[in-house]
Amino acid sequence: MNPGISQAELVIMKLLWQQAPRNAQQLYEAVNEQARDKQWRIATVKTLINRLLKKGMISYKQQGRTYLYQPMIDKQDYLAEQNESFLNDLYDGKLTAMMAAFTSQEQLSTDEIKEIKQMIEKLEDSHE
Amino acid sequence: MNPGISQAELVIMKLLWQQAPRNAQQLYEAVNEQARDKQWRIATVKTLINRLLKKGMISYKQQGRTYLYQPMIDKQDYLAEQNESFLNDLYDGKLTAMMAAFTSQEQLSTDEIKEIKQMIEKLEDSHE
DNA sequence: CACTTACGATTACAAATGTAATCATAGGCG
DNA sequence: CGCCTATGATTACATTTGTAATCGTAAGTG
Repeated sequence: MNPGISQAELVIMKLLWQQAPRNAQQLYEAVNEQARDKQWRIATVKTLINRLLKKGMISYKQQGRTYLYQPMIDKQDYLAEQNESFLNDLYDGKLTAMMAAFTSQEQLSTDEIKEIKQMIEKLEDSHE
Repeated sequence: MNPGISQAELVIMKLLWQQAPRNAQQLYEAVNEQARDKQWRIATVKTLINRLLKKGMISYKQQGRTYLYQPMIDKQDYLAEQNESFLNDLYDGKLTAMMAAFTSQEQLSTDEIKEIKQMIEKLEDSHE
């Protein structure tokens, strides 16, 4: 029903969530600076910007002869939705199964493990 | 580069991971039995099957006049890849950030919390 | 043996996506 | 004041995806 944000569009959104407002040129530079492999032409960046505008994901305000863009949707909200879909699609909504997969799959430092443990313990407390 | 498995195709893959081999008719019935909202025509199921075949995600063996399909890729492997992309795309690879989001977002029963805690403790042990 | 059927194979077609190039136009430069 | 130029707008186009319908054929039915 709603087209949502595509992978390529997400790159732009993430930059805007990180810092906004920015204009097309700045976004173009930012994309190519994080230059791992992704090298988009300015035209491509503008297409993505326009699609995001059309989808209502970002808005702009005019600044002189250029536009400054900013996110219209909240990053946390977006992440929450994606989390939900991911969990449901791949793990039938079973968080413990997902957790198990991730923890066995990723390398965790002692500190990270401790951090997660504290998170769980806090949950445990507030839960009861 | 590699098209990967689309959302719709994933439904078929999941059924085959659950139980294989199955023929098109059985898959068709299985899809429509889990009938939440998804009601595909047999033609649609066959299209998805053919795309998965073309992508090398499944194979078939002939049984009389029909084909029996089975997964060619391992579920665990697939999940591991998806986990990785999800974590990188949405949380810059930071598992603790992702964990925090999920644990605060989902309702967890006391038992589930306990289960996760044990998981972490086991990690803690084996880690050092 | 002609006829219906049940399958896989082929074809269809709009929307979304990746990746741009080209157009039109308002401003600055000479 | 005419011309280049930067910028948003429009157009392009191949692939992928969702969602099927139709075709061709082998197998069972009368």
